[in-house]
Amino acid sequence: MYQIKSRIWLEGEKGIFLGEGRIQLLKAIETEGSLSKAAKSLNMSYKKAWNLIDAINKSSIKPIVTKSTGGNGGGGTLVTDYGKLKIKQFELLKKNCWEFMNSQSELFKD
Amino acid sequence: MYQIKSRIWLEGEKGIFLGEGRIQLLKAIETEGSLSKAAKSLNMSYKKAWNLIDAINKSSIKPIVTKSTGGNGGGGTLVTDYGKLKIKQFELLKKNCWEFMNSQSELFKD
DNA sequence: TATCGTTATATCTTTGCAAATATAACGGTG
DNA sequence: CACCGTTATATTTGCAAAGATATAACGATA
Repeated sequence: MYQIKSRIWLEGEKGIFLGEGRIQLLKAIETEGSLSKAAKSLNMSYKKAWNLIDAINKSSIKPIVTKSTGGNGGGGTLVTDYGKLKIKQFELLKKNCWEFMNSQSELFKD
Repeated sequence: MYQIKSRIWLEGEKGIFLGEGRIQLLKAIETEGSLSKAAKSLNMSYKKAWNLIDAINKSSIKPIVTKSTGGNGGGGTLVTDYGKLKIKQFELLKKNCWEFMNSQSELFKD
């Protein structure tokens, strides 16, 4: 009949912390090792990606990524252990939500 | 720590059917008896309200509202029994979701 | 110290959505 | 048949978010 859809995100005191788009970006950073490459792999402008990471860092209690500029290779961006933990937690939440929403669809059976 | 937030909506084959804003509008129509008054009570432009109702009707299987134009009082808009049922179902879903999200917040305790 | 690819930031342009405005059509009532 | 408040719809305006472009700063390495 009708399909239940949802979108989830986490908010801290200083605004939105993590959402689905930010998680996707963080995962791309994890595999690419740099913010610019991650943005490119997602067909996202570097500026937008930078803004997202900036917002994450400002709303997070601990650092989510470590950025280095200059040096051999130009630098890069790495996801911290804390960041990796948050990614795992968020994906587990998403999975649980998905299962919950499925269980709720019988509400609209008529 | 971080607060889990979510947004839920229902999709049919022809696009979005019901969301939180649309439910709010339908409830205002229920109490006001007209689309223009409902829009005014929500500080929403008539056009936006009309577009929402139009989208609801296009994506719904059965009529959600009945609209009459002209006549004494100018006409009005009424929510059908089917529409009232859907409102109830959606609000129950929302309540269940809220409880579920609360139960999930321990995922992020560290 | 020249090079390189990255992060960082400013500025301008575009574009898509929201809001505002205007006007027509409707039809029961007095 | 004039009036009224509603639904219905087109057009214009405004603005904020997104995108494009350009440029500076960084620092390990050779």
